[in-house]
Amino acid sequence: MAARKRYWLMKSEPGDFSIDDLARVGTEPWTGVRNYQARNYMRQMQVGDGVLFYHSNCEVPGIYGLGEVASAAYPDKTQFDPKSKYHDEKATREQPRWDLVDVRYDRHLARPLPLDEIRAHADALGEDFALIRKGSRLSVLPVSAAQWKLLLSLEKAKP
DNA sequence: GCCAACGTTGGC
DNA sequence: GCCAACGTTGGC
Repeated sequence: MAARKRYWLMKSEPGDFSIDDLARVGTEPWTGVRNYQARNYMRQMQVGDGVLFYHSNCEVPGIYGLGEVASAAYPDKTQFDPKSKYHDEKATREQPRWDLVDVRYDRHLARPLPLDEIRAHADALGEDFALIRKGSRLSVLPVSAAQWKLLLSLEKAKP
């Protein structure tokens, strides 16, 4: 029996990998997460979970599109590759440290949802929303069904 | 187990 | 490019 669908937000630097890139390739292994909390969230993911695709470190940070979790967590092979910038010398194939999931493209948002605007709804989103929690730098974080609904309702609202 | 030093994230 | 906040490392 499948667990209830859950929701997540995943950050990427668009210069590195953007929602347009995801649209082009269709499905992408989410390589390079080297933070234990973010990894642990990916381990909780199930195929079919919803993903908010967030652009960080760019001119207008915000949510740009939607994706879907396309695999259960499995070892990130870049950790074993000495030539990769994500190489982790302490990881072995017998004892991998880093897992990832595949993310499948769903769609672009009708308009990007800038961080500024998301922050304007901080009260409704609640304090457990890690994206706008002070000092939080998590690159993979959970989103509640209510938060998901609220954020997507903004897509159709006037900026 | 403490904590200073260092590296990284990411908004601005 | 700056810098605040955070996570990790490693000496002790």
